[in-house]
Amino acid sequence: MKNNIRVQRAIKNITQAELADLIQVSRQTINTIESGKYVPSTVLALKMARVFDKPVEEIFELEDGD
Amino acid sequence: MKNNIRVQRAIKNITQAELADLIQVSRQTINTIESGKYVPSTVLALKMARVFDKPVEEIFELEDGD
DNA sequence: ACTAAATGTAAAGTATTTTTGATATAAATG
DNA sequence: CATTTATATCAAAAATACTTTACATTTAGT
Repeated sequence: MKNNIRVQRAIKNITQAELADLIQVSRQTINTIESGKYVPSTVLALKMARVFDKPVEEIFELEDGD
Repeated sequence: MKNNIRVQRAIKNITQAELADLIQVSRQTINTIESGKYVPSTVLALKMARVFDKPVEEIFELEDGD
């Protein structure tokens, strides 16, 4: 699973902390997801997609290992 | 989080066991997700979306509580 | 260079997801 | 009806997601 949350944040020009607030998780959760340390739940993925106004598939992408 | 996995399975005419095989999880995992007992990871959501050839948003939907 | 804001990281704990195995019920088919 | 196939459920363990607190590092602006 890779993601381009950093890019999407850049487009919207919001910080990790702001995104965390918007989807009601801790800042560290955003940070660790963003840096690929773990895969978020579908609820978080949908919330991010909603914030960024992009389909989930455009933010999260399956990789070979998955 | 609600989902319409059962409907999507019906459209493709596959069993829980077959879907489980296709996305490499146990049959129980499909069953419990399908019956709303828990929220799957984004990896599972993306895999299902791929199997059903539908965007994640069309299979999983956020609810008020989420 | 100094400062403040943003990001990275770590440890410890809680909560949730997923698996496995077993069993039960329901639905479909001969 | 009897048998097979599909779905539901349960309990316990393993794995993973998420929180909190706290501190270190990087980045950007002045």
